[in-house]
Amino acid sequence: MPEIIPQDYFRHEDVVGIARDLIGKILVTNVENTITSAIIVETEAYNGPEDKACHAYNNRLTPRTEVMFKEGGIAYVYICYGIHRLFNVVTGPVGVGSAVLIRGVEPLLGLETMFIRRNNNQKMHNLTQGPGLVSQALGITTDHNGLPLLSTNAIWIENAKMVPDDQVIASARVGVEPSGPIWSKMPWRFRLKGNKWVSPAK
DNA sequence: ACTAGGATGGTCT
DNA sequence: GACCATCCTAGTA
Repeated sequence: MPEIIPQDYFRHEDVVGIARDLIGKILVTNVENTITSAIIVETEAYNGPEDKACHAYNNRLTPRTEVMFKEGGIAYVYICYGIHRLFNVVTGPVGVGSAVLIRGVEPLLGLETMFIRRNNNQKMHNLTQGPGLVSQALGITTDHNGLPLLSTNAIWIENAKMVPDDQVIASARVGVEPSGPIWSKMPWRFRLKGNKWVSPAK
């Protein structure tokens, strides 16, 4: 029996550690009574008020960022470039606006459904590599924003064997150049070495 | 292989 | 009205 990661797990302050730890864990959704699941192979940490690349930088509180300040273990979903939904896991205690962006997953269950949602004719590549595609394939929408990660809420994360450090690459985050040389270079992007489901970005 | 540009809309100044 | 934590297509090679 797979064990669902309890919400407590996401409530400590070390968002970078959580991002690293989530590599290899299983993201599961149950929308319209269909289960889809996938192994998390790429993440990025957004580290609260001090991190200029983080939406909650300087504790900026807006209707959008509100859920980031809630207790860890809930979903933060926002729309990017008007088209894509990006799924994050909120971390930290109440009042700390940090989160982990899920950037790439390796499909596990519900392949048929993912192909349909992605409108992609059985082309395995491009199915779930990239944060926008992850949400498409798993059926994640802004309806999930603010939901606790519980099986009763149709979205949750299951535990899996710890991935050893020599299998994980840490590097700079993607698409955050405007945040300046310091924050854009923090090695807070994690990916599974050699996995073909990580996003194309270098 | 690679690069350039367009799609498309919420959010914030 | 500018700014995006992106992806896809069409062009050239």
